[in-house]
Amino acid sequence: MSTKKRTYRGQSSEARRAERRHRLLDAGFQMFGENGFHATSVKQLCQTAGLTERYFYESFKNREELFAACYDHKLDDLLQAILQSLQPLDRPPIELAEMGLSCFFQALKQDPQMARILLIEIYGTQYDLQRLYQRSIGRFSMLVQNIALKQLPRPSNRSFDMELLATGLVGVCIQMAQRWAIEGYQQPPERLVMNCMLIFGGLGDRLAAG
Amino acid sequence: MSTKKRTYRGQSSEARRAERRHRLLDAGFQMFGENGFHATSVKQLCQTAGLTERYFYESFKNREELFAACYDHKLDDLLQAILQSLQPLDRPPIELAEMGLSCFFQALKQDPQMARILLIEIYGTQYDLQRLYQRSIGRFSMLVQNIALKQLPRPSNRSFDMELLATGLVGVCIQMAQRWAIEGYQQPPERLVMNCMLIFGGLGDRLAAG
DNA sequence: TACATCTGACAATGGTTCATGTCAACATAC
DNA sequence: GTATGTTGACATGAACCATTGTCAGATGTA
Repeated sequence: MSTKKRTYRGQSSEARRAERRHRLLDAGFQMFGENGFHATSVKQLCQTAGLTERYFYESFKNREELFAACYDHKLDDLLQAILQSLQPLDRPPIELAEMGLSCFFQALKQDPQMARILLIEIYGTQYDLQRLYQRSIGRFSMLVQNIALKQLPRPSNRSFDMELLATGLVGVCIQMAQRWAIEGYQQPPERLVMNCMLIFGGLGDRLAAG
Repeated sequence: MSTKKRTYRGQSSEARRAERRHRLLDAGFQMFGENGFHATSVKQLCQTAGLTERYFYESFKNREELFAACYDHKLDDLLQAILQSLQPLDRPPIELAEMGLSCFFQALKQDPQMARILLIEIYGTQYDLQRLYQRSIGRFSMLVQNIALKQLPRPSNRSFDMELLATGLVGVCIQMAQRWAIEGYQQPPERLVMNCMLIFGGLGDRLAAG
């Protein structure tokens, strides 16, 4: 029971453990991103990671937990990339929106595994839908609200629902991105950005008009 | 081997077979729509249908095929309801769009099982993505193109992509509907319609302008 | 070197599901 | 009534998977 820790291959116990976890995450990106969640078993993940099943359960309770970790990583990556693309932040909202959208589509194209995990596979897990929603759409929706819709005059008509509108705009991006991914990223990202902006801008005009 | 067919309980062989298939479909609507695809086994489906597993494989190759049949049924129902709501067809597009959207959201609220199957569970099946796309988003996208975007002047700028824009508008509806369903249909449908129309109308203005 | 810890390969267990098969009881036609 | 098609209950077996356990050998420590 007195499992003392010690270095092994020049690494501390924590470092070894962290590296195993990292390798499992990488295996998750690869397998989930290429074959999908349901086509990937724990055994396959371990084989890809070069580990035994025993070490899988050292870091994750089950397959879904690993997927959730992969999902969160990729979502953070994407959101951070978008945020960084929004420099300088004091530009007009219309330009910020275009910059953010451009980053969004290019990031998905550059990392198709991420695209599949974020856009498609997430729907396949049995994970609680509330959490899914909060994790992804909600965060994007907040981003859209803060950047694209914030600086508009508060509309008089109280039926306008900024959260709902932001959700709708996120839906535009996701739906276009899904279609784009399914068709193999054939169109240039600028084309997607341009057509997104048509919808974003149209809504902006409407809101500005009252 | 000479399996002759004959009436049984006053029904022909085909009628009995069709009824069994129908009961399995109903069981699918219920189980898939309430518990989800992955939480539903063939055995459970058969129990709900009041049939034995043997008869499951009489009508469907596997669980996914039954799900696909359920999905197609519900999708047809929804599209047909929307089409019927668009009478008379010679109204201005803006009104047609509103009528169609209103029908869309109300239909989802009235049949939450359908909503779950069409909006959520479909992503959980391992079904080929191309087919999924063609089955649902593509058909809705065509509808949007034909009704809402058709009568607008052909825009001069050739970067405008009507298919892409229609896909984006479908994304608005789906994303809003998903959120609405997850939150338990709390908001009145009119509110969703109104905010959808804000986006639809804004795009319409943009296209008309240029 | 001697000993404790760590690792990887693999076995074992227990569970689930799909898909097919068996067979006695039932309904119908003749 | 009898033969035959039909049905439902249940059995069967194969396959797969998650999860835990075992153990010999590798690696570090003293």
